[in-house]
Amino acid sequence: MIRTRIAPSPTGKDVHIGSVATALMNYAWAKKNNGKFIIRIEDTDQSRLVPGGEKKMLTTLQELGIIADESPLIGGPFAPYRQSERLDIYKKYAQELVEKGKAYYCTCTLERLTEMRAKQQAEKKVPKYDRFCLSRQDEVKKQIEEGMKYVVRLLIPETEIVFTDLIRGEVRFQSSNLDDQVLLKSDGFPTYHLGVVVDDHLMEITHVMRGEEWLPSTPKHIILYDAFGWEKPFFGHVSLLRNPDKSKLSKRKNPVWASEYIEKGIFPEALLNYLALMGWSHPEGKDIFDLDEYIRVFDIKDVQTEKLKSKVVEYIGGEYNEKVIEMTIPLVRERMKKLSEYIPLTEFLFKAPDAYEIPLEKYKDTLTKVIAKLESIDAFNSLKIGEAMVDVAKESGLKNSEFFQMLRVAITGKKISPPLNESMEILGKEECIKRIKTV
RNA sequence: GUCGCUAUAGUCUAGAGGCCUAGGACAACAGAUUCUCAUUCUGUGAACACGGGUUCGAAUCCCGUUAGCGACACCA
Repeated sequence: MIRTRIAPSPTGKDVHIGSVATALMNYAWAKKNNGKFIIRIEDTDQSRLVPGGEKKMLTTLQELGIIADESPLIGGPFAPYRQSERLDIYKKYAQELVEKGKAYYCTCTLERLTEMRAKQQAEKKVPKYDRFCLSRQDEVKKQIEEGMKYVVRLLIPETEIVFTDLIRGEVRFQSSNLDDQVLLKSDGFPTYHLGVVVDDHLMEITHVMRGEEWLPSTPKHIILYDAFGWEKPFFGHVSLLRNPDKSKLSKRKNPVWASEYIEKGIFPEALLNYLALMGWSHPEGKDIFDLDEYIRVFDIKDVQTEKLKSKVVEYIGGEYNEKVIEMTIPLVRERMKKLSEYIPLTEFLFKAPDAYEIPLEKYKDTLTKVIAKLESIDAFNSLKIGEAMVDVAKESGLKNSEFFQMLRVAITGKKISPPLNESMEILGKEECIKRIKTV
């Protein structure tokens, strides 16, 4: 059984758009294989918690159509799905590691650590814990019994770590470059590294697909799996979303929260479609497809490395108007790329123009003829209006393009609008005449 | 600084040694259609970062350079 997951931290006001992208991929892979998709909340950093962030992130994901099989909201066989509620578990496993000699206690103060690192940096060495406490474990244990704050550190063995990344292929790391990572913090919370490994194992996760920022810490995770004697999941690291200039996606340059895109009028379907295309391409080269189709054709092997550097603000676009939404006003459907454009495009239907994009003074006579003609129309529909207006255009001696532009501005105020005849039909005879008279 | 990942047009990408004088989509541009814009149709320009190898043959494999990104916390 394939089991995938996303493990976001509620450290922002909503889901990060990048998390949506990896969530989508994990979701698709699970669904494609009749597996399960899990959402686990990694809220182990008490200081960075944003109130309401978790709830918002969960509901946004749901609104987007990425539905978890197990999550803090709906529970599941491996509950709880919130790390802050699993503290005893991590503590137990950290202790187990210490007993096995794979980890050790450390009572070094933050001051000592920063001092140590500063010194190492000055000497141009890799900043690493100097294992001061490792050689004095008895003493450390005594300090702990006396109530001193402590952390548990992973004892990094001397090896080469080799693993095959689902997306990048074989990756090698020398453990000599790795720090004796803190596993259990002095506040009793686990660090990310202990938390993910323990939970992914306990929750029987088979495929860990996450952002590439985790690639450098994967060797630590592998060492942890080995220390516990656990079977490792498959790892896959996808590239990060970037700004158009390839810089890191930042709040300054782009919206980073998923709901901001929805609020801007992007259809959820379009957002997912767009995100799916980041770093992956449809085997048939298609650009427009829905979630079901994505799930059907998705394959990890088609995910590309380092290809997610796209601009995030413009989208797959107009196709969705026709495919996704039944617009109330068919006139504007093809003219809209985003839902938010609906109002500007149709505003004139509800409100007479208060300004004209081109001066209309010289057309007064022609407009008078238009009024007369409009009044004579019995069935006020677009077809009749069109015919009548072409007549007026001829009589007035104006070119069609000039005449219709003039009339369009008189009615809508704008040079660009939905089809004029249909718009006039919707407005009705009286309103049209009224608008022309007030020019 | 150290370690790691990556490098095809303006953008997103196809490409797993010969099928590539590199394909598609979006954007751009030109033309046709249209009462405006849009739509639709037709066409055009546009890329394998650089330098070395390996090979009969390299966008594809190897090495180096350059560039971008990531990671080096009791953050995730």
